[in-house]
Amino acid sequence: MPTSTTKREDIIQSALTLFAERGFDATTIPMIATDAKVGAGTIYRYFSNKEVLVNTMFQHYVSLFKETLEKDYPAESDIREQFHHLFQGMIRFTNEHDHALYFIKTHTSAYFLDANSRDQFSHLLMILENFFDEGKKEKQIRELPSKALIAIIFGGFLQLYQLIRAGELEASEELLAGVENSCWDAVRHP
Amino acid sequence: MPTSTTKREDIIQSALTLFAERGFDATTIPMIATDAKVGAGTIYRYFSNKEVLVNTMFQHYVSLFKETLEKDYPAESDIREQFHHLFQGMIRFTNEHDHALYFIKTHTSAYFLDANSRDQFSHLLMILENFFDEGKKEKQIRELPSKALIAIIFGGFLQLYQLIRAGELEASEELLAGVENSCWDAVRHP
Amino acid sequence: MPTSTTKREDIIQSALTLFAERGFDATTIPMIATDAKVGAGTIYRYFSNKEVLVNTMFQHYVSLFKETLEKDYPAESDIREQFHHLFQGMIRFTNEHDHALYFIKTHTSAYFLDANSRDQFSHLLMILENFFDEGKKEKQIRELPSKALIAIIFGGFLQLYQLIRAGELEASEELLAGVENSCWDAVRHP
Amino acid sequence: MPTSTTKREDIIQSALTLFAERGFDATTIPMIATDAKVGAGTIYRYFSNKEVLVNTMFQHYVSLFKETLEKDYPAESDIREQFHHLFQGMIRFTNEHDHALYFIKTHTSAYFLDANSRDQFSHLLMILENFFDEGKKEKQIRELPSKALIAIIFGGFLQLYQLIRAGELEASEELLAGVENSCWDAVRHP
DNA sequence: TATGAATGAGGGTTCATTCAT
DNA sequence: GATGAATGAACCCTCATTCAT
Repeated sequence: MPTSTTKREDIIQSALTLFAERGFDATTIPMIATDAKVGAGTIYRYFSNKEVLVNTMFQHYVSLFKETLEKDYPAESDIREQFHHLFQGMIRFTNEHDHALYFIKTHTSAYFLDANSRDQFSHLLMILENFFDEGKKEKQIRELPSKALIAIIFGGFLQLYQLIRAGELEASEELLAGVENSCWDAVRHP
Repeated sequence: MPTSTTKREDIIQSALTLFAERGFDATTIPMIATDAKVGAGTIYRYFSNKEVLVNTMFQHYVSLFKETLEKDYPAESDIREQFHHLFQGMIRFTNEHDHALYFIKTHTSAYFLDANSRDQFSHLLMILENFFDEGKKEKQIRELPSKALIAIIFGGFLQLYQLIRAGELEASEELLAGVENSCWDAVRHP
Repeated sequence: MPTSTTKREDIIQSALTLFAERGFDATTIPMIATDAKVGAGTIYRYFSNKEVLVNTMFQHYVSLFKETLEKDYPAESDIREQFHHLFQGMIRFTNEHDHALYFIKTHTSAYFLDANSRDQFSHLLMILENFFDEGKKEKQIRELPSKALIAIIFGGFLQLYQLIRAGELEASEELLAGVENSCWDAVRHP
Repeated sequence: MPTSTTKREDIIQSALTLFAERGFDATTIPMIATDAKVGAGTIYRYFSNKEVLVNTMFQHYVSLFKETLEKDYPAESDIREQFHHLFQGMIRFTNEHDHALYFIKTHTSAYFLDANSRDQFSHLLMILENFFDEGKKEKQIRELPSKALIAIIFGGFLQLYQLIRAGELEASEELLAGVENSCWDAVRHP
C-alpha cells in the first residue's frame, strides 16, 4: 500500500473529526495538517483546495451511508422489518464512522456544498423516499409527503445523535429501541 | 420613531438571516452591513463586537420563543391540547420570525455563546422538559428521556421547515396538521 | 466673553494634557471631546483636523515659552545672570503650563509638524543660540557649536523634567539649583 | 546563512528605524513590511504581535547597549577614565546601531513595555547609577541624584545626535571630545 | 452654533494557498 | 512526493471626519 493513500486517509480522518467538532469555517488547514501529521502543503497534493476537501468528504461519507442502508436490505420482509433495517443502518454507520453522521448533518445545507454533493445527498434521501412511497401505497405509512416523513425521522434522529455526542444522553440499547419505536409511530399509518 | 432603533433592528434582521443561512463563522461583518444597508462601523455602535451581537440575538430570540410558548398556555386542558398549543407555538414563531428557530437550533452549542445565552436556552428547554416529564408521570407520554423527545420533535420540525423554505413542500394547514399528528404519535404513550 | 472662546480653550487644555500623557497617535478625537466636555464634531469647528490642532497648539506653546524667556531678559547683567534668567524661565514656564514643556519636547521632531511649527521652534532655539554666540565672543562660554550647547542644556533639562513628571524625582529648590549649576558648568568656558 | 534569519533581521532593522522616526503608534505593520521588503504576514512568523515586536527589540538593544558599556570597563582606572569609557560607549553604540539609542530613549516609559523590558532597562540604569553613586562617594561627582545626572548626560547626548543625523552638525573627533568634556564638567564635582 | 450618529478607510491580524527547497 | 516559510487578501475592529438635526 503506497504511502500516499495513507496520507490521504489521515487527512480525511483529521478533517472529519475537526469539521464535526468545530465546523468547516472554524477549522483551518494548518489544524488539519498538524492533526494528520503532514505538512500543510501536502493537503494540496490531494485536494486542490479546502472546498474540494469538504465536498469530497461529504460525498464519500454520504455514499458510505447509502451503502450501509442498502446492504442486505430485506426487500422481501414486511415494512416494519424494513424500517428496522434502515434505523439500525443509521446506528451501525454511526458506530463505524464516529463523526461522519454528525458531519453530514451539520454540513447538509452548507453554502459551500457543490452540485455533486447536493446530488449525492438527494440520492440518499431517495432511498428513504422510495421506502415511504411504497409504504403509503400499501396503506402502512401515514398519508404525508415522503419528504416530510424523512424530515421527521432524519431530523429527529440526527438531533438525538447530537445529544449523544454531547454526552447528554447515553446510547443504550434500550434508548435506541425506544427511539426506533417512537419514530415508527411517527410515520406508520395511524 | 428614532432612526437608531430602525438601524439596530435592520442589523439584527440581516444578521439573523445570514447566521441562519451561513453560520456565525462564515458570516462577515461587511456582509451584515451590506445587507442591512449600514456602514460596517455602525454595527459597532450597537454591539461592541461580533460575539456580543450573536449572544444578544440568541438571547432575544430564545426569550421571544419562550414567550410564544408560554402565552395562553392551556394549563387546565388535557395534554393533547397542551401539545397542540406548543406545536402551534413553533409554527407561529417560525412564521413571525422567519429564520429565528433555525438560528437558535444551529447555534445552540456554539463555542461563542456566553453563560447568559446558555442559561436562557436551558430555561427554554425546561419548559418543554416539564411538559414531557408531567406527561410521562400521567402515562400519557412515551417512556423516553425528555431530551430525546424534544430532539425528535424539534429536529423533525426544523428539518421540515427547511423543506418548506426551500420550496419543496407547501405549508398548508393540512400538512401542518398531519405533521402535528405524526409528532404527537412519536411522543405519546403507545 | 463668548462661549466659543471658552470651548476652544477647553479643547486645547484637554488636548495638551492628553497629548502629553499619551502622545498624539494614542489620543483620539473622542477622548479630547469627552475630556473637554464638548461634542466630537465641535472640535472641527475650531480646528479643521487633528494635525491642525497639534500644530496650532505646538506653535502656541512654543510662542508662550519664547515670551517667557524673553520677558524681563537682563540684557545688561553678566552672562551668569542671563543664564540664570533663561534657566528660571524654563522652570517658571513649566509651573505655569503644566504639560506644555513636556508636550513640546515629546513632539519636537514629530512627523506631523508642519513648516510653521518647525519655524517657530527654530526661532525659540535662536534665542538660546544668540545667548551662546554672544557668550563665546566674550570667552565666557565653551568653544562648541551653539547648537551643540543648546542640545546639551535643553536635552538634559527636558529629560530631567520627564523624571519629575514621572514622579521619580522631586522638583525641590535645591535640586533645581544644583541642576542649574551643573548645566552652567557644562557650557561655561572651562 | 538561512533566509529566515535575514528576514527576521530585516524586520527588526526596518522597525527600529520607523519606531525611532515616527514612534510605535504611528508606525504600521504594513509600513514595516514594505520597508523590510517582506509580506505583512511574514512579520507574524517572527513576532506574535506588534507589542511582542517592540518589546523584543527594546530588550535586544538595551542588552546590546549594556554589553557595550560593560565591555572592557576600566574598573581599575580613575573616574575620568571610566567616564570616558562610558561616553565612548554611547558613541560607539550609536555608530553601530544607528537609531537604537534614540529608540530606547523615546520608548522608555511607553505603555506597551512589559515587565521584562522594564527590568532590562532598570539594569541598564543601574550600571550608570552605580558609576555616579561611586563617584559621589569619592567626592568626584556632583551631589545630585544619579537619575538627574543620567538624564542630563543622556538627554544632552541624544539631542546632539539628532542634530548630527539631521546634518546640522558634523560628528568630528573634535566636537565629540568637546562634548565629552562639557558633559564631564556637568557631572564632576565642582 | 453644537452635536453625536454614521461612515469607511485603514489598522492589526489570520489563514488559504503557493513554491523553493 | 513532501514540506513549511512566505505571501497577501480579507477578516474584525477603531477612529478621524462628516452632516443632518
